[in-house]
Amino acid sequence: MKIGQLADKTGLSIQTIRFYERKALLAAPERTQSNYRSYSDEALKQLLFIKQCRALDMTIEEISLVLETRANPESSCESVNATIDKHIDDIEHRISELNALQKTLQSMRAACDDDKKIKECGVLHQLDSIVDSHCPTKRND
Amino acid sequence: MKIGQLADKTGLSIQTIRFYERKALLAAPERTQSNYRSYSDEALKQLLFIKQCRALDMTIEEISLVLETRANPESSCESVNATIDKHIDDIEHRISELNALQKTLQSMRAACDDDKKIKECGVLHQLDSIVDSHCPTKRND
DNA sequence: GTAAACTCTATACTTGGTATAGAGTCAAGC
DNA sequence: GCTTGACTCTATACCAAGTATAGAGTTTAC
Repeated sequence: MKIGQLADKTGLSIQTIRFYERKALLAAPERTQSNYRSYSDEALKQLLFIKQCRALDMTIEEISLVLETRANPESSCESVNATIDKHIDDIEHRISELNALQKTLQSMRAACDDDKKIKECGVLHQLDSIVDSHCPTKRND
Repeated sequence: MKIGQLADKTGLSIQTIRFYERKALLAAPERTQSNYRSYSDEALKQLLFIKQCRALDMTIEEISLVLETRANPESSCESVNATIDKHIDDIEHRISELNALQKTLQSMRAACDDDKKIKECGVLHQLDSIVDSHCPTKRND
């Protein structure tokens, strides 16, 4: 299978497949006489696995670790679980950050409506007041 | 005020301040005879405003737009509000993506515990089964 | 006078790709 | 046999939002 077919089957772009090869997520495939990459069904499976992990928002480094561990069927799956646990924690953390942000933005937005001029803009006033509170009082120098 | 002092007062790194100047968020300041940047209190305020916007996770492009609009006190603040609205929408969207992700990860994680070997790993099995369902049946060729 | 601390520019690196240029290869049609 | 279009190759540059470095010049403190 050539790279274009593999791209069609996986839904990944050709460049992305080559990118994963450079990142060593995907083993460098055989080449034809004309130096074209020639893939097996194994490569297809591997790519779909990677795609699935990316859909879970795992980083390439995390995926790399999981793939490496997976290659050794007798080893403990502790590190895979730890990767997922850490990932869950990271997302948890990010969600609560975004929730706090959302609250701030919404209350800021509530302070203004579209018919105002810039100098009266409630959103900008809120931003400014936060700045002023951090800003040292002006000195005459 | 030199760049180091400005960095201290804003809590931004020196590189970040120079980066914002390159991105035209911050006007290029006066220079001393020895070519050092020399900042006014206005620059400090501007940077704190930018920092606040970044804390709201606005992109540099969004901040750029807001700053540009802000410079014209008689214009309508509609575009500022629109920027915030779009930003709120984006975050909303991201939050629900992450929530869905979190659910998937948690149910995946629930399928395994740490005492298993890789070949028995519930997490990996779940990942594999998703892959298999997308993978064409093997042909002998 | 010298050493430490500061600043300058320019450049490379990060992540997860995407987009391009310029060259080579392959299959079909004439 | 030759051209045309589709495909592939490598290498390089680009995106956001910075961070990190090298190598040079400047200022400050002792």
